[in-house]
Amino acid sequence: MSRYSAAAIETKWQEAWTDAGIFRASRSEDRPKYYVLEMFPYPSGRIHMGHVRNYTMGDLIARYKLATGHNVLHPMGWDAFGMPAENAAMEKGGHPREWTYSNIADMREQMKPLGLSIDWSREFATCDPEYYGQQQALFIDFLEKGLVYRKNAVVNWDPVDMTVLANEQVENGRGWRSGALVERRELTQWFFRISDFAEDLLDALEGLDDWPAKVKTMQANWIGRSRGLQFAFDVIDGPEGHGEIEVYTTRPDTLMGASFIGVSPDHPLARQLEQDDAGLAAFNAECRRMGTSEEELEKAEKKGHDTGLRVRHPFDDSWELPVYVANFILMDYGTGAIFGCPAHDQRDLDFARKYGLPVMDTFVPADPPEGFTRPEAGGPAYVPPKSETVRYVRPVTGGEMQTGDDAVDAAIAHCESRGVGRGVTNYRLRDWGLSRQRYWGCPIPVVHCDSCGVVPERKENLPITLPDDVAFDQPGNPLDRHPTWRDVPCPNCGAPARRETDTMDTFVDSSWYFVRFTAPRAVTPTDLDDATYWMNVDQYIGGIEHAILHLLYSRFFARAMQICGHLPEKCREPFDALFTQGMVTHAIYVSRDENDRPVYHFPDDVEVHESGARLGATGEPVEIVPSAKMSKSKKNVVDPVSIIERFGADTARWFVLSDSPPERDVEWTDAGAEAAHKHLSRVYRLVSEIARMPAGAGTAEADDTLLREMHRAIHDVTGGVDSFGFNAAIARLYAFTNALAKSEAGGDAKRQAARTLAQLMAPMTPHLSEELWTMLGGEGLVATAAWPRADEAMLVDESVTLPVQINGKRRTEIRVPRDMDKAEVEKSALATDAVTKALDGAQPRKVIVVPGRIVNVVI
RNA sequence: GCCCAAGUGGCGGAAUGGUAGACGCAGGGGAUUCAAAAUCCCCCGGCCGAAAGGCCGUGCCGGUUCGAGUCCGGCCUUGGGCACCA
Repeated sequence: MSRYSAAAIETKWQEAWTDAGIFRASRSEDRPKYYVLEMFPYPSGRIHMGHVRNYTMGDLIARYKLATGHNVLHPMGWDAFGMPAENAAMEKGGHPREWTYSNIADMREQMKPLGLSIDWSREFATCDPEYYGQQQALFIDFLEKGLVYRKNAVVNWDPVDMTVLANEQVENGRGWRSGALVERRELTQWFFRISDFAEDLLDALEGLDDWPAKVKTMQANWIGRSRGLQFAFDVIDGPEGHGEIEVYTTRPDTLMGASFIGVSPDHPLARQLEQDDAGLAAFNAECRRMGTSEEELEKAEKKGHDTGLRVRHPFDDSWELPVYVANFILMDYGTGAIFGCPAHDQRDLDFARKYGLPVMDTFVPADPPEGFTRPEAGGPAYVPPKSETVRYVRPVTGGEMQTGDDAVDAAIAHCESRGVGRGVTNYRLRDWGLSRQRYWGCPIPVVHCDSCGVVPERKENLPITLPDDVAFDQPGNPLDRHPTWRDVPCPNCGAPARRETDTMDTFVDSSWYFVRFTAPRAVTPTDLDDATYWMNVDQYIGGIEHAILHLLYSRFFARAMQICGHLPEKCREPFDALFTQGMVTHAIYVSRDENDRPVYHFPDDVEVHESGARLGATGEPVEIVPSAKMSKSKKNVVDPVSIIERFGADTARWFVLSDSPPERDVEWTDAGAEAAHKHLSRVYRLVSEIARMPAGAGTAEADDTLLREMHRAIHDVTGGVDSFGFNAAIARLYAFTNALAKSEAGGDAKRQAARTLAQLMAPMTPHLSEELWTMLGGEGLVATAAWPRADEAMLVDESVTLPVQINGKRRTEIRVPRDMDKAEVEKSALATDAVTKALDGAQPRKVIVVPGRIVNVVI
């Protein structure tokens, strides 16, 4: 008997699919279209298990949809701009372009053995001038529609390397290469007006029924709609132009507990005062040395500097409050100034206690719990849960009892009626800064002219391509140092002018690639007919780490492209369904060097025994650190290529689908991969035997049992695939295989069941399934065979087993006809020994019968 | 610090509010074999018990319910994101 050999069959079937052209997508009205897309990879040079998992899931969906009669689009491309290519050029020499394209070629070769059902004719990389030229055209259209503008913004500046740093390149406040303390520097940069769309981006989340709730929640919180009061404090003897300070608060009901005013170090008032106040200037300078990330800001110790200025409370002329510059106030949010109410905000309370400011409660719990200490009396800040009723002791309105949410509205109404400010809706979402001071990105297609100002390139001059002759031997953006590229005539007046040397954020590239796949060679950004036919993406699959930025930016782009006429009306939301997959993890093997620094080891170099793990070469013991995301730095990586060479693509595919729910992380283990391979070999053997069985029926009972099991398997596997329960679907296929192996059914029934097994496995193990299909005499390719349908009549049994509980604890069970009447079920449950014994002649207090499920007798 | 998740046997995990542990791995026992590999069969949460069976058990504390892994409140731990990593 021939053994299962993946090597012998996988290439053969990949060629058969290519020859049949079954993955080439073209518009057709005779079948419903289905666009399935996995988030495209960054071409690092090696595929990793996370890629295998992502593309296997997408491929499963694509193949399943093909079998269920859909016209499937399943493309692949490369998110090819970005920092690693420049880093490689700096470290190893060479050019980012060569590095990137050679990585793409390598990764394509590593991906092809997986047998993915991809239409490779649509492949492109975002660093192809054909792609980024169309992106430049989009930018010019956005500019025309006022969707993009320039303003000042801060960046991390490395004063030694004289270059802008990404947040990732800042380590503990220092530049990653130079080690110099990072400074903040203000530059004029381009911004997309995404905040103009805040309300729509928030409201439209509700319509995204097939998105994970957690992603929608994260986006909603990110957009951050809040209702609050914006009003001004009058400054006593304030400097010229600063007679008042405008603040925004979401808690106007705590206004009578205000104890200080805080302004951002970047607030115009702070900037003016620092001119004449060396202490403040030093404080502001220190604040500006902090990184630009919100995380760093929030984690930093809260500090303030008393400006000496005082403001009047809007409801009491004699009440004066001090004005502080505080390091935790963001200039980007609200008005860049707040009032602090220490009693009801822990951060404000810490600040007040640190600087000896008063603490005044505005409300207390209506029903204080035991041990409650008011903030005034030294307790922690009192922040009531939303549902809790509170009693106002210093109400804005004069009312006595109110609850949190209504109190805010009432306070706004009251303040408005007294002429103090107005209710406003604010969003946390900021405009999207897209300028990057780097080479390896899409050039921003504008020219700076001394007389005409900022002039967009003429579209006929696109693409503005990156120059080849650049060097990375010194830090900074080589475009800045490239006079023949930089110095160009003004497209408007022809006078000498300078090209913009900033390139675009790589998030721009990934915000519309999914549209480009519908017409990758179009001479305009999109082809409206193709976009109308293929969009939206029916199923998008990718990592949860993209839950906010990439997905939000893409949603913005769909709206902006629609405004510019590049997308039809229906594409306001580009992704109908979203699935976020978990990561692939692996244990980490680590030993210590003579300086007690960690040394990581590749799994291939380690032998794991029950007594512990040792290096294979030297026998040196190594520590096993619990599983974490596979990463090069920790060396806890398994190369998919070596796994495929050892076991075949189908084994790798089967394993990454089988062991964990797809949304959760999966730990790669050798044992798991071997088990997957063993199972596929068993299926191969089993089906080979069945294929040789003589035709004919077995006993009626055996045939019926097997066919019922087959229909249940069709039902469950189909349901599992539809609901992204891939691991459950695979567990079901194990059970079906076991049933098939044990069955005494005849050759006809067994062959029918085996053919169905091949079909149900085909989206997961496409090569093996083709082989089995052929063995069993199936016609054509299993990839294009119609998906089996479960016969409803075969799914239900005549009788069911019901557990019988007494007081919620299972005590016995009864076997009853499936459609038995509730009263009858109750009667038979009460007649069981366990129940009569427990009742001991008494009447049950209550009997709950859930038909087909359970009986609970309450005594 | 803030936002969002997850936590179930030795391990990965299953379970529309209804028999917790399906399916798989590891482990134990057996069959086959001259022997091994491969394969096949049985057992497999903990405690008590010869068994029948009983008690406990889904990160921790409380609550809702006839019934909670599942719902609610509060914690703990781990992971993802925090706007220039992709």
